[in-house]
Formats: sequence, structure tokens, C-alpha cells
Amino acid sequence: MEKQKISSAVINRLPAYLRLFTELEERGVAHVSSNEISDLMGTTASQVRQDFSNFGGFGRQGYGYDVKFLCQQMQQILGLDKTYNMIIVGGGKIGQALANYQGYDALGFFIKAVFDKEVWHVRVPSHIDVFPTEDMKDFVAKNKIDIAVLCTPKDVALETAKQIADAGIKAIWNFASQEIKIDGVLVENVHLNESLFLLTYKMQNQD
Amino acid sequence: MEKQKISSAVINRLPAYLRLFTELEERGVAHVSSNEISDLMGTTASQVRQDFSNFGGFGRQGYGYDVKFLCQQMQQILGLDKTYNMIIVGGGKIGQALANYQGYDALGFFIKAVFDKEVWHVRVPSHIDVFPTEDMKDFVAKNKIDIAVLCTPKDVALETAKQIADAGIKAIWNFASQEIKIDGVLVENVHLNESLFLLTYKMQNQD
DNA sequence: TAGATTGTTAATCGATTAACAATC
DNA sequence: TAGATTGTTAATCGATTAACAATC
Repeated sequence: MEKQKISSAVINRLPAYLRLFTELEERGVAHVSSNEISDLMGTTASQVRQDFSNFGGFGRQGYGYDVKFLCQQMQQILGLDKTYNMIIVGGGKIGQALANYQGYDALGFFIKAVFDKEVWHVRVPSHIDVFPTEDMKDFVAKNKIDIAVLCTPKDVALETAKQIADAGIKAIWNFASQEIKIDGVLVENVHLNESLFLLTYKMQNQD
Repeated sequence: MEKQKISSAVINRLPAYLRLFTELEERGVAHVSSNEISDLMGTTASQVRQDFSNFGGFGRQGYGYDVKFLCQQMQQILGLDKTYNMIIVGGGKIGQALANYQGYDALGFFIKAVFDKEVWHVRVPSHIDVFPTEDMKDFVAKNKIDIAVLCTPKDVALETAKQIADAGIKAIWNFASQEIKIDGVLVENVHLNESLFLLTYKMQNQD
């Protein structure tokens, strides 16, 4: 059974599907058709059905899709049926904001520690420990850590990412405005500035 | 002179071009070829030249592209040759992090105020004022505001966005995990969770 | 001039949309 | 059963890549 690669166009839409299905479930909707889904998302019913067929299809003819089942499937596909331990590396403003944000726990993402060069500058909730960055490797050796959230300034981001990789972490959620490329390490970029620049682009070019 | 629409595939690459060109300029590189650009960005030289030709072409045969000129052009295209006044609406952790972040000023984005239901909870630098959300409309009437940064919790995001639109602001940078759709208002979404979920997807599906 | 590299046209590839037989 | 709606195949559309004449 050869698992064929799913195109990134499809993958990038999956979180939006999950968000919609979760909302429908909260509203108590029992089932939806591809037509209703596409209306709500501003796409086409064809695309919805094509997207789902990548995963074998979730529906029943004449009925549509069971919302609970959709939620469950989408969570599983995205790996959200598991839990993840994270560390935050870089305790500046963004790092602190993420550490302070109450809401990852409910999604199954647990922040186990924050690392920073200057621990005394870092203000986070009392249940989260703050350690010097040099202790990261030891910490990761003793604690199973799945994801490092990289929040350092741009100029030290790459060397810090190397330390993260060296400590054995295989996934980086990158908030630094710096391209990170390390063999064997998955990187997902946030690039806040780029998002803001797309907004200003559109502001120039609207009619 | 009919200005033809540039595809969003191209537009989404523009901030990454700017980032690269800025870095090359800082390194003192005088000129680059489409081949070098594509190597550095992991794309193809063809794509680079096609992308640039959307804007009329920036280069000279046999020489390549002048880095300073590229930077300048890309900034202009993205609207970064102008400055923008912003307000932050919602003074929770993310709103505070953005207000505290030193770095928007240098890009020409000025944070003029933070609005929140409960101003006494909001800790931001002393030069930024914090006002109750109900005062936003008055404030915007008296101050030219280009962009509202929406940082409220999900459940009040839509009504807050309506207040923002009602105050006359035409662009929202949306950090709330909630779809915002208002006629005549540009919205650029950040959706941090979706980015994290793409990471966990890839963690499931790597080889 | 000779070499390098552009901007653009043509060819290919992939993603989206349309259509419809299968079936709940 | 009749109506609705799926999953999938075929058609279209758009984006990426290749090729090359133009030219610095």
C-alpha cells in the first residue's frame, strides 16, 4: 500500500477545515454537504470533495458528512490526537507571550520550560521553569521534548537552532525572522513581518 | 494603461524576496543573477524572472540585478516606502507582546495606542497610551490610523472588528483565531494555531 | 567582440472545476 | 422508490519550467 504524497495546496487547507468543523460541532450541527462546506469557506464543492478524497473520503451519498466524524478525522490527520511537549527558546516578548498564553494545554501542547541567555529578564507563569540556554541539552536529555519554539532575535536564531538540533529536537516552530535549514529537522515558519507586508501590499493595490 | 492583476502565488513570494535582498544589501553584495537568487531561495531562475517581469523587469542582460535597486523596488511594491499608524485592539498577552516589541518603528509602523475593555490589566511601554475600547471611535476620528491589530479573544473578535470598521479603519491585521469578513475592510490573518498544526501534520507524515 | 544573463514566448505540469455514474 | 449527494474521472485553467532570441 503505497501512500502517495498529498499536495501542499491541500495540506495548507486542512487547518481551516478543522476550524470550521470544530465550530459546526460546537453549534450542534450534525451533518453538512460539500456544498455547505464550500459556501462557508468560500471555495467550491468540487474542491472539498477532491480534498477529502485524498484521505479516502469521509462521506455518505445522499447524506453528506458527519460533523463529529469530520472533526475526529481532521484532528487525527493533523496529529492532534496526540500530545506534544514543547520548550520555548528565547524569553523575549514573543517567547513570554507564548508562555503566558493559556490555551495550548487544552490543545495538547505542553510548555515544559523556557530557555534564555538571561533568565532574570524572563517573566512567565510560576509553573513554568526558566533555565539558561546552555542547560537546554541536559534538559532535553532528561525530558521528552517534541517541539522547540524558537523566539530569539534574528542574529542568534541560526546558532540557537543548531543547539536545538544538537539537543535532539526534531521540530522547530520558528518565530525568528530568519530562514532556518537543518537536515533532519522540520521547521515551520511564522514570519509575522511578512504577513504585515502582505497587508500593506494589498493596501496599495486595492481598487 | 491597464494594470493587470498579479497572481497571489507571486504576491506571497514578495516578502521573501525583500528579506533576501535586504540581507544581500547588508552583506554588501552589489548585484545578483536570477540563478543566484533562485539558489538562495530554493526555487528556479525561471520563476524569479517570471515574477519580476510582472513588475516590468528589474535587470540588465549580461549583468543581472542591482541589489540596492531590487531592495528599493520591492519596498515600494510592498508599500514600505510609506509609514503607517497602527492601534492595537485587545491588550492581552499577544497585544502586549506586539506593543512591547521594539522594531516596528524602524520599519515605519507606529503604534499609536492600545485599546482594551480593562485598561488596568494592560502593561505596555510608557510612551504608548491605553484606552478603553469604547473610546476607539473618538480616537480614530482625531488621529489618522491606517491599521488595527486585532488581538482580542476569539469570542469577541467579530464584534470588535465591526467596531474597528465602524471607526473608519480600512485594514485589520488579525491575530484572533476567528474569520473576519467585512465589506470594504482588508484583513490579513495570522492564525498561529494553524501554523502549529501544519508542523504537527508534517511530524506525522515525514519518512 | 564574446560571454553572460535578461525578458518573454512556448511547453509542461499540477491544481481546480465540471460532470456524472454510483449509491445511500 | 425518488432525491440528494458522494467519490471519481475528464476538462479546464493557471502556474511553473524550459528554451531562446535580444542585448548589455
